[in-house]
Amino acid sequence: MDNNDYSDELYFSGMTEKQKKIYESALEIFAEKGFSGTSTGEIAKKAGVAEGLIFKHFKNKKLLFQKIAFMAVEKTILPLTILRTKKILSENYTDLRFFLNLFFNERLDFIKKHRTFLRIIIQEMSFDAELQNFAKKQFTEKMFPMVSEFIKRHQKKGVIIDLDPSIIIRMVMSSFLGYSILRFILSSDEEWDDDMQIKSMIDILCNGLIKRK
Amino acid sequence: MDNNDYSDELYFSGMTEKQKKIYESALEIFAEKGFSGTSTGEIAKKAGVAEGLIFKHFKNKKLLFQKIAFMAVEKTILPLTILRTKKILSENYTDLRFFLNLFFNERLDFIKKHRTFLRIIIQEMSFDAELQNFAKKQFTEKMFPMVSEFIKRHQKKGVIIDLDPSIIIRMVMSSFLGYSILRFILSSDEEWDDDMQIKSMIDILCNGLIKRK
Amino acid sequence: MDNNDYSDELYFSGMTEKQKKIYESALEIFAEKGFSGTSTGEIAKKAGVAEGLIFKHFKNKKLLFQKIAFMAVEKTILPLTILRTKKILSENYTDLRFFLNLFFNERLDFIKKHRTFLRIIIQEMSFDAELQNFAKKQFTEKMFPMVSEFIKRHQKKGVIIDLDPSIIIRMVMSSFLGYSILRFILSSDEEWDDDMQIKSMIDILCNGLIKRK
Amino acid sequence: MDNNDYSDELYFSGMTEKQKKIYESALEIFAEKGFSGTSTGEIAKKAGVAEGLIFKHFKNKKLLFQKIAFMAVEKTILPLTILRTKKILSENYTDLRFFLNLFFNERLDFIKKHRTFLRIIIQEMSFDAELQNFAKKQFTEKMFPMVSEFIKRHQKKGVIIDLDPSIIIRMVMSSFLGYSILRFILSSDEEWDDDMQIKSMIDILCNGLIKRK
DNA sequence: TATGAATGAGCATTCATTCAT
DNA sequence: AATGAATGAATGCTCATTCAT
Repeated sequence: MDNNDYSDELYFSGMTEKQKKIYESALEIFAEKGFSGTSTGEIAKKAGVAEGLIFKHFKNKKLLFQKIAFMAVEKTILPLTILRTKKILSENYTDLRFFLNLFFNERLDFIKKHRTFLRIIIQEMSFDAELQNFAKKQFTEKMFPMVSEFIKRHQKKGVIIDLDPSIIIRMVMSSFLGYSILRFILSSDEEWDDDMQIKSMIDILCNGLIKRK
Repeated sequence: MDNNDYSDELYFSGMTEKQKKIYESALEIFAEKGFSGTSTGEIAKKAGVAEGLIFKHFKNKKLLFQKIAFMAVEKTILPLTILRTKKILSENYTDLRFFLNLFFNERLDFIKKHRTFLRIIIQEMSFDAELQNFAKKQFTEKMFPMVSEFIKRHQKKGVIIDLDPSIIIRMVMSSFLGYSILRFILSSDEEWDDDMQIKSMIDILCNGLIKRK
Repeated sequence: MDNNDYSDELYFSGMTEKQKKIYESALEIFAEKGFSGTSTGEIAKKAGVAEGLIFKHFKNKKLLFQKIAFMAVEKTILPLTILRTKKILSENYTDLRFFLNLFFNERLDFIKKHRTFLRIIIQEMSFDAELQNFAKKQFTEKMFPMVSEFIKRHQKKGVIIDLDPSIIIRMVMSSFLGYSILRFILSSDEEWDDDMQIKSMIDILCNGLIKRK
Repeated sequence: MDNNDYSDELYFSGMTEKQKKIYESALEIFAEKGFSGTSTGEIAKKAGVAEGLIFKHFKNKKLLFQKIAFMAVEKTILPLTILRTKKILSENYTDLRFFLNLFFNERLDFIKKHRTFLRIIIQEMSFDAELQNFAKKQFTEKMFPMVSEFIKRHQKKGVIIDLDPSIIIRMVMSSFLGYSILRFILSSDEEWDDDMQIKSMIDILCNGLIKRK
């Protein structure tokens, strides 16, 4: 994973040079080949360390993978998503369409950048209840209240239809998740007009969510 | 995968008793543990046959898996989906809301029934371009024209907004796919009020897709 | 092995069509890949029969191979060699150089034709004492007396030096065997001027074996 | 292969104790049973190591065999042959008969000592072009010039007949190779009077190669 | 901290052979 | 005579993990 939009140093504090190398190499190979498709030997080779060192530092392969997955979710995916969301929502002039537009485009860029790794995260999540719960908890505690409050505010203004915010959020998330999966995981290398597609999707969503007079 | 709603005999014609046993055992274990989590030894044991027989009949593990995945997509998932869709669309009184309602509910039941296996189909698809293309082709050739025509008919009647049918279809599919993934793959055993959720989702979609006077 | 210079029917008498097919296919594949490099499955496939049939007819793989090796030695290599030798020796005007010339050239042609198979025979012989003894016995009983008598006759005439005929025979055979091995087994596809080489070899041998006045 | 006449340490430098054990065990079993007749399990058992270690050190069975074969040819067979040949040829009083006598006897002793292993080297060579070329190259570059020069020297003195040295060398080698094969590979445990046989063979060769006045 | 030799269980796959039909 | 399904032992090889240094 590249580090254009966040600083790595934070998460690597306390790691030796070699430990970092292991972490980074493992991240790349896991992303490309999945958990069971990756061997510790390959990781060690890529990292330029002795295979035994992996086990000194990360106990075993599963834990290495989980540490990477958790750290990716905890330190990168969620904070960035939350941070950006907070920023977008904090603007006074932000309405639903504006929010969805920025959110979808930004998150899609993020997915574009990290897609191989995200694929692994999703797959791992579908087997790993702990990672699931962690992500859900983070979302529920940090993302949900923020967005929910935004929706409620606009509902009070009579702009958004009167549905339970959680339902609206789930609808928006579902659309985005489904779109991303069709877009990236299934149709990996398609020519695809994202701008138009997202605009249409948002049009329909806004059409469905915004109150008429 | 159970066989409540279709007949197995067709696909198993020409298979020995033991061959069928291998197929079925493999299906179950693959569904539970994924491709690389499953060993041929385990399959053989469950099927009650010598391990070598697997290779006599299916050449190798990958081909066994692919045969199962393809047959599931080709003989079960797609035909049933297409058949049901055709039936729903053929009714004269069918409008968008009615269609979405039946479609979402039925397909969700289908997913409920076969969820473990579908999970590995999706995962496999994300790595296997051949399976991907096969599914895309089937969809494009068999599902798309049918639904597209339905949409166009209703657009002519002035009921559905004037967007390219392919965009409308993708929007609907994305919502359903995203919902299903949140519902089953991530939140595997949640208490979850499907009826209400689906109803809301359809409300929003219809709101967004149906023309106002 | 082709059958330009002998008739197959003799050895195949009593064999069914499929049995013959197995025999021929096995011969070819053994010749190409050696004993343990050849699988009964491959033989069956090439012969166009069920694998089980091989074992009905030839009991097991080892016996199939041995039958082929023995039959090749017994029915083809030795009879032909003996027949040709007898014919060459029977001519009144035959002297040592003439004999060596015809013998070396003819046997070399034979080797050229059957080289892959002969390779197997030699390899098998080095492990299979029974085949060894069989070949030695055949040679001692049928080839040796004939050639020995020819040598003795010429020694009496004062043409060939007075060494035990068995030693002379062994010298000649060694030269030919060594030459053939260098020629075919090691230098498989070399450009190589056989006529000149053989002529030189015979020159030296005759030089060494023919008495001077 | 025993190590009476050369020092092992040189070739085993950098090898672990266990690695050496694998090498030695493999050498013995390969020599006895040939390449495909030998299993890695058997090697590991004899060497007293875990089977996996073989693959850590030698990558795979084929490479293990080749390393042994190459090392045998490169470090043992050729150097010894070349060394002895050089020594014999360097003596001023050396004539053809003297050279052949020492060479044949010494090389025959060498073959006697290592015959099981040499058998598989020859057999492997007939399938393995790389090993073939390696041996040929070594011979052409190191043995041939030395002997060729010796022959030319004696030809100038008018002692050896005027044939292309390469032909003379091939004749001598063929005789020796053919003799060795008849002697050891085919007639494995015969009573056999080597001294007399070799003397006769050399007599005939010298007779054929030495010029008369 | 770091190495790399060593382990041993596990894996997919092959193969000669048997047997019911 | 012929088939081909079925066997089960064996094989080469991989891999996560341990341990002495």
